Amino acid sequence: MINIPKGTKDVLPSEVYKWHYIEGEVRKVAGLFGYKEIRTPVFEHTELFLRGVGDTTDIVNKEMYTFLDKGDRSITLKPEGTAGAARSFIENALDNNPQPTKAYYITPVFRYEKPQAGRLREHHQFGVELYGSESPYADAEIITLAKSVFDNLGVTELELNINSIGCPNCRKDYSKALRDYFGDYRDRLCPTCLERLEKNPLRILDCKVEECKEIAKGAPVVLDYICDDCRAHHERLLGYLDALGVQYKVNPNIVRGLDYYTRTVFEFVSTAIGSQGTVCGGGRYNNLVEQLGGKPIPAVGFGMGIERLIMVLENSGLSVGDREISDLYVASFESTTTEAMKLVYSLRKAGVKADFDLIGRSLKAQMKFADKCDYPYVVVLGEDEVKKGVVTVKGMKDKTAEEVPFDGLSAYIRQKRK
RNA sequence: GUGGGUGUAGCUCAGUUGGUUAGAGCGCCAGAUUGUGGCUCUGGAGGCCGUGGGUUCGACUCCCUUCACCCACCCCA
Repeated sequence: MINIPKGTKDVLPSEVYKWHYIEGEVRKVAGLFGYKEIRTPVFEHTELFLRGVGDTTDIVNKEMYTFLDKGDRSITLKPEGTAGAARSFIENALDNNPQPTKAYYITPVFRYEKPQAGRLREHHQFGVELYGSESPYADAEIITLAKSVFDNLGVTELELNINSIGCPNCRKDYSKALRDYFGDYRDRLCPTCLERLEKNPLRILDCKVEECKEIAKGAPVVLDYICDDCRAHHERLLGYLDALGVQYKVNPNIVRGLDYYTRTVFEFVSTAIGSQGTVCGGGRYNNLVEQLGGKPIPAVGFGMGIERLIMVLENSGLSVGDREISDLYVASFESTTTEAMKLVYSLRKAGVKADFDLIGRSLKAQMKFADKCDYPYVVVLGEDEVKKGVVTVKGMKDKTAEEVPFDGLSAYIRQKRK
């Protein structure tokens, strides 16, 4: 037997309704906010991610699905959605359209990671991108969009953490301040943090080791080091969130793992789904488009994990949508199956989800089948019914029985459906 | 990449100090007289007991190997 590759999941017919539900809800919200879908390839030139996401990040360093195609081009399965969208924005010169540009995507993403709860090698993300606005109104809109998705789904337990990591200029000063501070604690920091001290001291703030956390409490805070413009941006954003009644927590420890972020970074975190609690992460990336060879166009956006979102809904006892069930089952006999087929096809043509027996089962077995599959209505089509052109519609739940002529059947079912 | 846990039927799991034909519940299929579901009853299909090796007269059970899955770290959605 050949089994599914590590870290991937089948979405089975019996559960696909959950994905349809989430996808429908996020499309609705994105549409209300004026975002249109953008579809970019599942694979891109590796170079895109090296330059976009950043070649010092874990994602690019050790988690990419990279291979040479038959033309010896280095190709990578997209590990996130932002870089591809930005590439498309530049390549199609979307900045020539009236600005800003608002786009959203729903896409699989791939990372070669060791799977655990809430972490897969292939998962799906809903993401939005807003190009061309430097204003904190744009940051607020993006955060509000994510919040609206959660609100519409009934999710209340999520905590919004928000921070500013400044621009490349102020970050330099801050990194230096951190190195100076943590440098004094070299003998107490954990081994990974010692590495971080050299490579990216920001990350030490995120360490889960008690000792490091303790030390980090006294560390210089980003918000004290960012430049006046970055600070003003940050404060205006918080003001807008207050104005909109969006609850948040300023958390100076959130440090996102993608290099393109500038100023605003945020995450929506759940405690309901295990240790991988980030359901949505995003922020501002003012230099990404330029870094990828476009004009200096600022952008904001986020990525939301669909599988994690479903986990949150299920673990919180919230709806994950409704199972897709049909309207009517037409049970038949060997002598009337052809008539059943004709009736069913005419019903389908009229917009009724109808089925009939395809495997030659007894009437009793067909009834059992209809019951197990939750058909709300069943008709038995025997020779008498064919002769009269009338069937008795049986309501499976409420045990009703009503006579309905063939040509009134679709109208009858549609009316019952409400 | 580093740790911990678990692998017996489609699913959830039993399986006695190693003993011969490997079990239950649920699910699936078929019946319980002739054209009717849910309850009940009967029968059936379906397992090289994750893989390879070792110890033994004999292994689901003990030892080693390997693989897979789960959880945690790292990092992220």
